[in-house]
Amino acid sequence: MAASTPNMSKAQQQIGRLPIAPIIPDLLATLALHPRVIVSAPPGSGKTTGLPLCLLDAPWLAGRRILLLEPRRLAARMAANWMASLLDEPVGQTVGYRIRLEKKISSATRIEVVTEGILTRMLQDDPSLAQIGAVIFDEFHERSIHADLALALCLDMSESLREDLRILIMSATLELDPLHRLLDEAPLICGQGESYPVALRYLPPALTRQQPNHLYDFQHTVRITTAAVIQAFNEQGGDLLVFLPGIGEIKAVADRLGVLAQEQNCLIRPLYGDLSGSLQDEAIRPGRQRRIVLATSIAETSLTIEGITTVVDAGYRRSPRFDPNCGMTRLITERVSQAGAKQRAGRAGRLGPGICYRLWAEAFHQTLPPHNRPEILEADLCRLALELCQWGVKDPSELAWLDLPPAGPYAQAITLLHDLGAVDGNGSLTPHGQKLATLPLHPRLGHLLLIGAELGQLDAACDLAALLSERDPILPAPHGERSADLELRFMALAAFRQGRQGELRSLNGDLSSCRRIDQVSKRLHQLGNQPKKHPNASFGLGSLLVYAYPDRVANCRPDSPERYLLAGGRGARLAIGDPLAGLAFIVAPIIDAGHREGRIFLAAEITLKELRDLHHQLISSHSKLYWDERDCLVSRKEERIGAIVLSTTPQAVLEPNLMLQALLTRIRKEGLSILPWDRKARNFQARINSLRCWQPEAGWPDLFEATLLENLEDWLAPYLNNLLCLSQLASLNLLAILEAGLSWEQRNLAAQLTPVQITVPSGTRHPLEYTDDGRSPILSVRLQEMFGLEDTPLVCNRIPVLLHLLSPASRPVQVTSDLRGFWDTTYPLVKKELQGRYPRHHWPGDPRTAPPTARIKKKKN
DNA sequence: CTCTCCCT
Repeated sequence: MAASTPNMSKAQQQIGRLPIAPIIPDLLATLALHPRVIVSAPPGSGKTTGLPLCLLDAPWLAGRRILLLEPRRLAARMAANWMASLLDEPVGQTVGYRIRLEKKISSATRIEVVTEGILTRMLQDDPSLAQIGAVIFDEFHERSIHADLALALCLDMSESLREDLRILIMSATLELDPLHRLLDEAPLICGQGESYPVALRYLPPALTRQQPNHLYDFQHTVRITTAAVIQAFNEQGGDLLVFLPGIGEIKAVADRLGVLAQEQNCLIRPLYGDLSGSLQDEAIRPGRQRRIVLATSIAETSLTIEGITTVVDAGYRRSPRFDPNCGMTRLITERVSQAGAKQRAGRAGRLGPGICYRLWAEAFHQTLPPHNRPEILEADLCRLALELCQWGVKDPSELAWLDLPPAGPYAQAITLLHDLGAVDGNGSLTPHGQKLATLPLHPRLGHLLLIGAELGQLDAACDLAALLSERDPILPAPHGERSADLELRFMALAAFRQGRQGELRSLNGDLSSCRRIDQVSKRLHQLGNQPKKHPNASFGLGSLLVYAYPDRVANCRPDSPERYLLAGGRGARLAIGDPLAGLAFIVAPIIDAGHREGRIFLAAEITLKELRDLHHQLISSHSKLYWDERDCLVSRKEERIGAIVLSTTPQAVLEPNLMLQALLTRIRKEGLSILPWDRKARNFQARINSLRCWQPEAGWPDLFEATLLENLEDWLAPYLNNLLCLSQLASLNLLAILEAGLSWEQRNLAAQLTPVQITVPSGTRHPLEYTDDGRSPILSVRLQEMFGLEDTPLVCNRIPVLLHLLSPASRPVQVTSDLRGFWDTTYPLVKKELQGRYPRHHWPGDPRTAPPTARIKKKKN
């Protein structure tokens, strides 16, 4: 190693003792030839601190810096401190770090440890990374959305600008094949770790719970986990770490373990993210008493707990999933992955051999998903979409990904960016979008900051953006709910800033969260634009929030003070008894989408007056027509914010065109039978439709039901002017209306070709009944009236009518279209019967020449 | 019955 690096020999000795040491020569040789390399080594191998130091004197580095990416701030700071201490230097010399709000870097710095978001910003500012010779992705198996994005950008950039850039991916457990392909068959180097064996014991619950997709059962999980903890506590010595999906389960199990804790003099320590910093520290710190630490997945990767020899894994995790349909995220409870379970078990083997109790069957283990789903498949992609737009990418598939950002959430993200004015119709960033990209915030909150600054509300906007992007500074009461009211958070922040500790405590405020929010807010203040003067602008919190969350304006429902309707169309509710409940309007930026109804966690009041005065652009106003109970049209003017109706005012004057449209829509819905059809109109329709069948080329109009419904505007609408009620339809003369659709010539021709009536030999006129489908029209006539006629009468010059021949009492005798055939073959047969039944009538032997009659025969003289 | 991180 080069003499230019101070104290390298001492560092070299230390690194030589790490489990990762044997692969270092191989790694150096490989990196000299291949710019992209994958290193796989288990936790505890020393790769995070050992490898970057070994690369310092590589010739290809040519004086440039090494970037080491860490997924968490704490890990970044610790890695930098550890490497600096190996060099006997303070951090900030050869080794430095950069995380949000904190930077220890100097001109001498050669290794820069950064958190993942920082790399994205560096790339956006200098896409060639001119000062950087190597980028190392640590803990890449966690597949955070930031790491995936940063890798996609790095690969894109290195291909076009920097083929010499070394990209080193370090991973503990990962499906390496896809990564291998993504990196053009990059060489893979595997190293050993140093951890102790962990024995696995499977404690399967009842068989019915083994189905891969069974519904999650809170009480069942609490029951079996409690039992397993007691068993493990009695069977093993040392401290226990228990993995549960969430705070609810942790509290329930803690309650059930109370007796054990007293009898055995052991400590029950909950551990989850919302816990105050001091309580988290207390859970992590080993002591003289035996401990049972009840943790969420926070202990899987983020926190290491000393002294644990036994792990109990309930087998579930809770994780967020973005729903592009409602633009919100919901928490789901899902089975732990095989990789996650391995990680959890590994927590028992840090100091010596350990044991892990798994609450599922060994055979069932194979049905668990192999890995946690990458965050990019489940997260809100708004920020990622903004970065891609800034990178100049219109379609994510232009870049190379392990998992392409899913289309639904991506489209939702672009829509939101468009609504915020950050991208134009082409998907290019607007100047406003450019500014949003430079702010370390979700685009919604960046928008809030910029608008707030413009309105002279920079202070409030910074506090709001910081509050909404950091952990809630109000802690949940031990067994109670916490109010969703954002004002409480502002009160806690004010109490913190003014050093009023007692007030902060009485609000159940968390000191470390307040400190963090205050820092972030101050930083945002520097980034925000200079406030313009708006002397009269005094904004409520809610009013400011609406700029970032116009879709989360919510209106109290009449049935319950806790239930609200969101402008986006979904329902959401406050906790029972929340002081905000009952307010007519709130804005709710933090919501869990839930299943049927969402849950509101943070909200602020807004008044109708504020909505009208300051957010009139959200209010749409239009007339809407309704059918009243008498099926008459009434008009109301409606003001809305999305799904929320602000007001309805009855209107006396109806817009004729809207009335007509409403009427036509109603007729389409009900069908043509709602119109006053009579026999004449139906027969006319049938005649014209028959003509259309018989003379397809003659241009007869189409009066079939489906076509008429489709063309209501053309043939019916002119007769519907000023009609208000369905009952008024009865006054329509449908025959006249249909006839008007034919020319004078067509009408005459139709009358000639398809007569309405026909005169039979007896001299009587009988109606012809037509059908729609071109079958022969029906002529119902007494048999005797047809005497003297040889052939079937025709319509349309060639279509024989269908004769329904009747007895003198109008009973059916025969149906035929062939009168001649009837006279020849059937008449002689029926004649005998008719004579018997109707003896007073005349039944001639030769009906073709006999005179027709409708009367009974004369008495014999 | 609220997961966890992260942002010049």
